[in-house]
Amino acid sequence: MDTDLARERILDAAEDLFYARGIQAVGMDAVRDAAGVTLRRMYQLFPSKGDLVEAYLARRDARWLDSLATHVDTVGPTAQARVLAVFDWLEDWFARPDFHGCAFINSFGELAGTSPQVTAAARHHKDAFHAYLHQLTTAAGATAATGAQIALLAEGAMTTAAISGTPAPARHAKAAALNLLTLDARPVASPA
Amino acid sequence: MDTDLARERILDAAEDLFYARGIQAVGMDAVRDAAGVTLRRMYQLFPSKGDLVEAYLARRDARWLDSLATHVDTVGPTAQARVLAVFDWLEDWFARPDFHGCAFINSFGELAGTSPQVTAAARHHKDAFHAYLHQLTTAAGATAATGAQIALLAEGAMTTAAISGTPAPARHAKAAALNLLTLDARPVASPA
DNA sequence: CGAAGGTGAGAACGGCCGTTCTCGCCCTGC
DNA sequence: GCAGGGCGAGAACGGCCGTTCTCACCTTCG
Repeated sequence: MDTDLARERILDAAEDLFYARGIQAVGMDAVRDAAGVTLRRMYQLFPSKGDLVEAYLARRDARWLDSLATHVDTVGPTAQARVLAVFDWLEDWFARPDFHGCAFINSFGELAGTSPQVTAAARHHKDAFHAYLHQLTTAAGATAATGAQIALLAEGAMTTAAISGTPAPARHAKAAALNLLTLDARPVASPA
Repeated sequence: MDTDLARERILDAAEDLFYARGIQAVGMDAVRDAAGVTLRRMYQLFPSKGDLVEAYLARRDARWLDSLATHVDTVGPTAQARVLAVFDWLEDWFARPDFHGCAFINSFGELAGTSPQVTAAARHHKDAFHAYLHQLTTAAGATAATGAQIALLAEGAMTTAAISGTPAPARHAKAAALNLLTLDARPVASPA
């Protein structure tokens, strides 16, 4: 089998399993079975489980942000609509049957106490996501503070959707984001 | 040693270790060493590690909410101030050197895929927290939707503070919560 | 005093997991 | 045709972990 193909099948299997069951709960044997490659091959491509975990997180980070940006681009150039589109995309994600929360929040919760690499991967992913949101909100005329607040709404929606098991938090977050954006563009009336 | 005292020492040790390093990363031997009791005694009081984990989460849930409510009560009866006090309390928590995120989000991320008990504990804790926030926000004249939005801000602040390692998200969340509350009480001016 | 049951300390057991090794096979290059 | 090196499949190894057992001791009650 081609090396690149093996690599991809291993990462596909690792992502499915790590995301669904947690990293520590999945043994290398389970990844091997799901990937259909030999253990020897896996250790040639990923010398340790930690390397596989890092590759899993790195690929998921890139794909997740790409998918989000692609969706945002489908709504056109209107800046406020682009911000709100983030929450529609989140709602679609939350409603998927295999949704299990944010992989980075999950692996941070599982391994931050023991793995600096996982901690760094989570931080990197969230930094990138927040930077992207900052860019979208700034384009919509919001302040940096509003951008940070909208990021908190998105993060809160992820954990609440995961734990509650419903996609509704995405809509609540979207409504709140709209309010915050509107406030920025159009301050409240002064007291009567 | 008294049974109640042993129970408490075991739970104290378990909480310190599980919260700091994650549940799966901490063996029963480590809890025994930290608690200063014998393994036999631990298994008399908690017949399995799963029982210990459940007891850890149950006690933390109760204490966490009690601590929050106690703080909120110190600010007096003004409804809006009581809502905002939640975020001050969160900021204090985030700034503590041993802060490591929300124990329930962490254990959910670590064990939701394999333990229905942990999933239920996380859901129960978040339901209780959101119900408390709903009560506070309703008292401040906000709609249920605004209450849910403020809950998302609090959740987002927890994960963002944990991963970024700074308490700043509490202040951003507080500012956003104030905006949302104000908006509820005093709608934006209609378009010119 | 003596039997009995509980306790402390730690060893032991069974199983799992990350990692490496063995062995037989195939495929390549002369 | 044949030596040799890489590959697939799975066994093996070392270590860890949850749980239970052993055994000597101590206490307690008749």
